[in-house]
Amino acid sequence: MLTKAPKGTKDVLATETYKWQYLERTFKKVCDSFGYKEIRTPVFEHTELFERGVGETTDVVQKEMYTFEDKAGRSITLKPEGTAPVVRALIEHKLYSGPMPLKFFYITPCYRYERPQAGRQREFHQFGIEIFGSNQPAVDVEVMALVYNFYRILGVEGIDLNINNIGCPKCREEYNIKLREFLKEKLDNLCETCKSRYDKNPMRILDCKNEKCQAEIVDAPLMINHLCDECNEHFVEVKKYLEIADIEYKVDPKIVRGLDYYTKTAFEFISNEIGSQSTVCGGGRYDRLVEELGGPPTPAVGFGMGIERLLLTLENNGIEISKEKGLDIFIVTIGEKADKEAFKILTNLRENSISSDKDYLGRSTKAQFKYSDKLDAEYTIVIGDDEVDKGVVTLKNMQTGEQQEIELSNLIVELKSRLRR
RNA sequence: GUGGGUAUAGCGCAGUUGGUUAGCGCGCCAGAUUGUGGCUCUGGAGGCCGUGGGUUCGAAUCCCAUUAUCCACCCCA
Repeated sequence: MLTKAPKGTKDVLATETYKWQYLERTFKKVCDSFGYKEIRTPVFEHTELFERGVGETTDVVQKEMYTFEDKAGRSITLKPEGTAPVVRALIEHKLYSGPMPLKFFYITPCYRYERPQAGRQREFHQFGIEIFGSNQPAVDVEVMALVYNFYRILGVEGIDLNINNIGCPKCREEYNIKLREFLKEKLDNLCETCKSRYDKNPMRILDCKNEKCQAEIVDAPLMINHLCDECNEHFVEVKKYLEIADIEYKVDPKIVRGLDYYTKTAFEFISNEIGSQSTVCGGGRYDRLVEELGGPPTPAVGFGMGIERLLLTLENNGIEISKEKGLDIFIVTIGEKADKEAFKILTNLRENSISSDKDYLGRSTKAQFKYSDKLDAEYTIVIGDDEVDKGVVTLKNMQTGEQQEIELSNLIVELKSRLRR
């Protein structure tokens, strides 16, 4: 146990951090091109924030949160998602009194107590964005367009966009009544989980993967056919903007987001090649959340994207992220005097931002060269008694094998003109 | 929370119907005439066969339990 990472967590080792760094870099670039600024919120929040924000009846809140008491008896929860904390920060710092709309992106770990499986961990990471202050349909599409662009730049293919409109509190309430009427007599034929959904959130029944349930509900009324005028018009406009942006999509009337705060537009980006956890990105509009948490009425749209799932998608696309370049210089030393000299040179190189290293194990010349090769050094410097006496170093290009003596006093200037980068 | 699979060296695997000192590839270390890497060759280190019990003259191999891990349900990113 002592030497085992907790269930559902993973180390990102030095051999793969470059992939994460590349994704983060690229995501930031895309967000920048859309005018989104980074926001960072704490890893933990008051439990109440998620209970109120995500919804008391949701699975996330009811059984998946990492909740504990701190030493002063406050109930604290590790963030299970990224949106509620951003909304909290918006309200706390009265950011809504600044220029609207407000656009934020974040990169954050999230925590949910679940059984791990392919594409699902207890600690996972999300990219996300939120835009506050506009109820225009174009904003919904801008959010989707950002995701679309991100995938395009990464070269990811085979991801489908599914959209839906899940109504606003007004029309959803009316719809739920109709839906319950329809389901009432079929209730006995539904699976246990669906029965429990009947009171809580009947829309979820439409999303059930159980074949029997699916057969029962083929003729069930759909939310998109019972939208109020406002929601309906919003949906029509969203579709228009998607066409303008030239983004392919499919309407999936069965999409139901599992977090309570969503209204109107809901969308999912799906990859069919990474296992059963196929939602690579999910998001939508949440016009009521800011007000719900005590802020002024503020419409909003956002998404969350699982980084681990994105990585799986890249792998399945056969996309190789190019590795970091190796070391600039490795110094091979022969003898005690040379070793001291090398340490001095090393200091100098590093002051000049030339990445460099030397042997610290007292190895043979040959072994030092091997190590230099492993580190993918561009040049290897050799220093022995000869060099120390003459005040030079031997510089070897590891690709061509050529080597020559360089005056110690010219070393930095020489290297700066030779090093690739 | 429910179901199924797997557990042998740092990593990836083999291990025949239970039978002697548990193997292979990669990696690691060292050498192939002593100040030069990549290729090749040679040698070496490294395993309580996940853990605990049981069956047996004998268990990596069969049985039970336990833990870990993977996959699926559920849920979601």
